[in-house]
Amino acid sequence: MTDLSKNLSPPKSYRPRHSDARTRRIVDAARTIFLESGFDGASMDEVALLAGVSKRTVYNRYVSKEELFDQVADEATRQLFSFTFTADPERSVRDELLALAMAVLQSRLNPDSVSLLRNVVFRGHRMESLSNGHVAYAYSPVITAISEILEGRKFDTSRIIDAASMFFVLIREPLEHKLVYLDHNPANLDALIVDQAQKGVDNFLTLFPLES
Amino acid sequence: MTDLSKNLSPPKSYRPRHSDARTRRIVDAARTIFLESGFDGASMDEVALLAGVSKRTVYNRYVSKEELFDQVADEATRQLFSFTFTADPERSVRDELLALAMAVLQSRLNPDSVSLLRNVVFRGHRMESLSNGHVAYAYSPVITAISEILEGRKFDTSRIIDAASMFFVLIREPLEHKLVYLDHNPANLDALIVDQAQKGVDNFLTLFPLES
DNA sequence: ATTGAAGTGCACGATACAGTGTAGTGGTCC
DNA sequence: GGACCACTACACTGTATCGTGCACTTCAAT
Repeated sequence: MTDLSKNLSPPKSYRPRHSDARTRRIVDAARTIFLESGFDGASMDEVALLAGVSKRTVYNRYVSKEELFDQVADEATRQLFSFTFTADPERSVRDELLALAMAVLQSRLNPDSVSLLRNVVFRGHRMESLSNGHVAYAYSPVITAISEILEGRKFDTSRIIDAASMFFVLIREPLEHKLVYLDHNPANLDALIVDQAQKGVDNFLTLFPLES
Repeated sequence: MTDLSKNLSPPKSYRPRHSDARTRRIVDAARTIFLESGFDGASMDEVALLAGVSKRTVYNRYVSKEELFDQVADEATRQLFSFTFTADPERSVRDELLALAMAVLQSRLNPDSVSLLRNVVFRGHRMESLSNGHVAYAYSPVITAISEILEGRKFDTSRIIDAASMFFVLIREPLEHKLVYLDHNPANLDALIVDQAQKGVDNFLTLFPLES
């Protein structure tokens, strides 16, 4: 690294070398187009056009299409799959699990997230950052959250990992399978999510019975 | 349609207009390349080269890349996802379900099938034949087979569809999730399949208890 | 006002690839 | 031997698209 600015320059107030607003528009446009058309189907001219920016400007921020895709995928993974869940010891286990399931499904099964999932599936084995990001921002946080709920309820610790990953499966499937594979694009997605969350939690509690 | 041959020609024994062997080589080569690189990543020159055939010959059989892909996808879906399962009333329910689970997983989770799954996921919503084929040759047969097993065992008929689709989920996940999303390409795939099948059946029998 | 970097517009090089046209070859049936 | 047809080899058209080069403009800081 030849970071001259740190050693030589006095701490002048530099004006930002690149407009943040423009970068934002570029990444947003790229997300729209990548999620719509996939990596191969997207064109950089299209991205620049939608961003309202010259193609040169795009290439001044991102060295290549791949790098732009990486940036988009990373950011989209964090945002789309993120959910907020705060444990509440007052609630019953069932209500806790249900709240978590709803939070997870609402973030994961909206149309943009499903598009992202498709891209992860298709490019994941050729673009390591994709699958890594998926694990880090989509998979692990859910497993962690479930584990926390279970730990508070005198659950056999040796089975927590198994139970958590089973919970993840049960709340997603079979609805996610339908959305990802068949693109049913149902009008009543919200209702389907509620239904899936409830059934998933019911099934989970049958497989891993616990009181309270 | 100007189908003159039907009206004018006597039923001579026509020699086949195209060599079947060549067609086979073309489709086989196309399958290899499509499954390896996806639709966009594959090139027709590459296909012709691998098939040991001139590109013109490819285009004499298939009008377009899309049509060739359709043919490949259809055939691959039938072959890769096909499994044989014959009910045996002598066996316990558990053994029946286990045999079915093993048959399904062995056909569905080998590397070629997983590649095909990725293509179905990625192109399914833009290529109707893909998702239709997936339902017809991968999804429905499994549901049918499970239903048959359950029907023979005084199972509450109103719950059969739910139970069957749950069985499908439980025997696949979470192993399929790992293979499709993360491409772990594990060395011991066979062992993982056995394990997954057993756990899946156990879970299913816990959710839907039935004797014998 | 001057300066310098960010940004634009646009042409351009390079490449890849779908799909076609065609002259010629070789095998098969009559 | 002639007609026919699948097949090949290969040049070629057309187009899409990544990425670059460059002259020119805009605009904020000094």
